[in-house]
Amino acid sequence: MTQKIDNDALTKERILDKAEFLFSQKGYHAVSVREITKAARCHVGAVNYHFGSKKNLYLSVFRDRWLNRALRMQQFFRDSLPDRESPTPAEVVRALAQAFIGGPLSDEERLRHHQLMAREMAKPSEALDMVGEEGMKPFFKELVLRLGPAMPEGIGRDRMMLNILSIFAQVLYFNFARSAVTLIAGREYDREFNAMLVEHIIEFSLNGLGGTSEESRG
Amino acid sequence: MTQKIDNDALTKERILDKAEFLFSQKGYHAVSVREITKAARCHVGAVNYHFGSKKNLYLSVFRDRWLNRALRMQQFFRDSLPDRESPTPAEVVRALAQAFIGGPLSDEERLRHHQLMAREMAKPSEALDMVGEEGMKPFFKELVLRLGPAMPEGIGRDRMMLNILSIFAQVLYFNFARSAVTLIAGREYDREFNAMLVEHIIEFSLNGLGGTSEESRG
DNA sequence: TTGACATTCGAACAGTTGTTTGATACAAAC
DNA sequence: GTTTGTATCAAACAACTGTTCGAATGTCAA
Repeated sequence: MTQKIDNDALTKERILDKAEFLFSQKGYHAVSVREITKAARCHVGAVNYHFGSKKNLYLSVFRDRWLNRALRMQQFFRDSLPDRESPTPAEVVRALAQAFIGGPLSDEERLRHHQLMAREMAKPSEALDMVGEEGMKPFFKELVLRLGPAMPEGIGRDRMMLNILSIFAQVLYFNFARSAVTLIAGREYDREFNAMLVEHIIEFSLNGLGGTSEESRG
Repeated sequence: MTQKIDNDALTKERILDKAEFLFSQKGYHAVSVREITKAARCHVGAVNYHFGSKKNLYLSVFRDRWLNRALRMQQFFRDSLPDRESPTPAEVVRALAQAFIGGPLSDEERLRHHQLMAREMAKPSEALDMVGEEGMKPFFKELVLRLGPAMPEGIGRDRMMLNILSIFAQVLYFNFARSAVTLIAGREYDREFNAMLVEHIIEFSLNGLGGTSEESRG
C-alpha cells in the first residue's frame, strides 16, 4: 500500500529536486507548477497529489532539502575545529568560512542553497521561520558560545553577532550575486577564482573580526 | 499638447513610484499590473499607455529612479572625501560606507534601492546590464583608482576588487536581509541599531581591508 | 466654436495560473 | 478471483495574467 516499487517515490523526489532548482534560480512566483512538472516529467496533478499545493511544495523544499544541507554544513564545521578545548576565534572563523564556502556541498548544491536563502531573506515566508528556528538560530547560539570566551575583551554581544553576520553576508553575497561579481570583477567563477574567493573571505573576515591573529595570512 | 497641467505627469510618476515600491518589496513576478495601478489609483491601461509594457515599466524604474539615486550616493561619497590629494584607504572606506549606509538617502529610499538591486543580482535582467554599465562599473573603476596607490603594497588588483565587493556585500546584506538579521539578532532596525550597524560595517571593513589604520576605532 | 491632441476609462481579449475531478492502471492483501 | 489503496493521466475548472481597443474626457491652439 505504501509505495509501488520504484517510480512512486521517485516521482515525488523528482518533483522536489526540480522544484528546488527552479525556485532557487527564478524565485517562487516566477516558476509555474507546469514548468516544474514538465522538468520532472510528470503531470500537473502530481504536485497537488503529492504536496497538496504549490506553496506546500515550496515549504517541503526547505524542510526536506535546505534544512538537511544546513545541518550537514554545521556538522562539517564542528568536525573541522581543532580538538583543543577552546579554539581561537581565528580557528573558528576559518572553519566556518571553509564549511560554508568549500565544505561538504558541491558547487551546484551550494549555489542552490544560498540562492534559496537569499530569496527567502529578501521576502520572508513561513519557510524562513521554520529553518530559522530549527537551523539558523541554534547554530548561531553555538557560534556565540564558541567565539565568546576568546574574543577581544569587552566586545559586546551585539557587536559579536554583527561580526558573524558580516561573515555570512559575504558568503551569501559571493554566491547569490555571482552575476554582479562577474560583471564587476570581469572574471568567471572558475576553479581558480573560487579558490581566491575562499581565501579572501577568510582573510577579510579574520581581519574584520579584530585582527586577533597573524594567522590571517593563511 | 505635451502635458495637461497637473494630473498628467503625476499619473505616470505615481505609477513609477508605486511600481518601484512593490517591485522592491515583492519582486517582478509577484507583482501584477493591476496591483500597481490600484496602488497608483489609475486604470489598467495606463501602464501600457505610459510605459508600453510591464517589463518596460520595470526597466524605467531602474533608469529613472535607481540610477539617479546611485549617482546621488556617489556624489555624496566624493563630497565626503577629505580635500587632500590622496586620501588614505581608511578615509575612502569610511566615506564609502557612510555614503551607502547613511548618505543622502532616506531610510525608505535606501531600503528600496538595495532590495531592488539584491533581486536584480539574484536573477539579472537587462536592468542590471544597464545600471551596471552606467552606474556601477564607472564608480568601481573610480574606487580602484582612489584606493590603488595607497593600498598595502603588492596587493593584487583582484584582491582589491574583492575587498571592495566585501564592503558592498555587507551594505547590501544588512539592508535586504533585515528580516533574517532581526530574527537572529533579536533586534529591530530602530535608530540605535542603525547607528550601530554603520559603525560596525565601517570598523569591520577597515580591519578587513588589512588593518591599515588605527582609525578603525572611529 | 472648431479641430487636434493627449489622457482616461471601461470592457474585452487570449493566454496562463493553481487546483479539482473522475477515469484508469497497477500492485499487494484477502 | 475480488477488494483495497495508491499513483498516473487527461480534461476541465474558475481566477487571474498582460495587453489591446474604441469611446469618452478634458485641454490647448486656431
